[in-house]
Amino acid sequence: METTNDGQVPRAVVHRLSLYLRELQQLMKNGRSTTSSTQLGKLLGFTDAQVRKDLAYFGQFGYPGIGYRCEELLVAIKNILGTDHEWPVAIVGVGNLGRALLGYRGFHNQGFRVVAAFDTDSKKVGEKIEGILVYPTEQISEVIRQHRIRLGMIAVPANSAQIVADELVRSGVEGIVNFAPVTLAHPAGVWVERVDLAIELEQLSFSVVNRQQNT
Amino acid sequence: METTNDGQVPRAVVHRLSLYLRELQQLMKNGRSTTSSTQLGKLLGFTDAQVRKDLAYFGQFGYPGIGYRCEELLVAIKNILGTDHEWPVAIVGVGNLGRALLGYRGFHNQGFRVVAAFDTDSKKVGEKIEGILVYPTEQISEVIRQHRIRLGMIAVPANSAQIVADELVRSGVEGIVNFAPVTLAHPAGVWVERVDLAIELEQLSFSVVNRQQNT
DNA sequence: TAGATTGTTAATCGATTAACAATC
DNA sequence: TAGATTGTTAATCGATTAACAATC
Repeated sequence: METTNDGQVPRAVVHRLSLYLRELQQLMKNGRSTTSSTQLGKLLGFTDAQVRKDLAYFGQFGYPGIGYRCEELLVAIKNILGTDHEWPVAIVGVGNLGRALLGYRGFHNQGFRVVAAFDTDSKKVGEKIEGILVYPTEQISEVIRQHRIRLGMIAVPANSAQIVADELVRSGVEGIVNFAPVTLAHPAGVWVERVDLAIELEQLSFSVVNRQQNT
Repeated sequence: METTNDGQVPRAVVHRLSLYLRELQQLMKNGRSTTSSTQLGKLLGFTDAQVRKDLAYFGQFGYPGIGYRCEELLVAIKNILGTDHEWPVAIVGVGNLGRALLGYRGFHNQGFRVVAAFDTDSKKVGEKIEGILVYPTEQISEVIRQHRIRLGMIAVPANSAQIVADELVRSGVEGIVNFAPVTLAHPAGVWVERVDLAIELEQLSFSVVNRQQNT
């Protein structure tokens, strides 16, 4: 019996699911056809118990005495994460970072396709970058609906991020990756993942300065 | 009395410290001179108790009945994070993403300065991007030592990320932000922050598909 | 003063790990 | 068979929240 969590899967578990997926893809690339909770745990620095517990939230995927079939577990995880079919994605902000995201191969490998980009700069509007047309921000709603886009990425300056987020939400976007270093307000039913590049370095700075004994 | 953690500050706490710092910067930009655990909590979606508990790991920064002086708390957090002085940083890999990182203003704002870039591509070597010279990867060790660089960012393809990481570590780098979608092996005493852009989208995909009731 | 807010202790809640029967 | 490994329960560990005296 569960406690209070009530079928809610912890964020941390879902995040590790993505990591398991990456390791499985790697293992398969290396020609491995089966793996085990011990192996996955070793690769990622988790205990074997944690790997099994995480997977147990979603079902039974292994074979006692054998382990997990890579292909099978990989497909199962993609199903859980929802990346068994391709997601069209929009990018708002075609500066340095936005351009890099437009050209990032890793998205397509994992089931995401950037289909539209937006910018306020009239010099950029109309341009095709990596084969993707840049629309004016005024057309966000129209284009998002046309393409049935449910996921967006924000790569605009901090001071316009909230306005862009509001517009994306109004247009029906349900998930946002926010690269601007601000906290976005958003309604329930919309999810935001914040990626703050400077924070990553800050975390390292702290670790180095405070020389912790953990890895 | 502490339990077993023994003065070790949880990662999550340090991460929230960075978020408090961002909010303080924002508040000050808006002309606020004091704040409170309640206000910080509301802005970030935490409880007031959590804010106070987090700060308590590092000392006493507030005034009962008053709250926190923004400027003062900001300086204190920068001290804790180690960003009270500037850190020189290296970037390996000058593809789409590497270039974007070279031009990212957010680093300098937070106390980081990219001082060197590396790439294997002889067409890129010697080029100056955003005022930063691109060196051949063979010179990683030499340049890193010259500039006393302790933090690096890896923006190379997945299959060469480990080799680059090893070389950075050999050169004395103590902290790495890894943008390649692979798990890096590394010795204790070296810290790695993994940023996997596709994983961010995967997490959103999961949330949208599984329509959780939390925010 | 009354109201606001801190720092901190104790209580609660949740997540990780250990252990083991069942299975191949 | 003996060895390996799962899924799951119970025990442990750690993190969050509630509560409140002290303070301004």
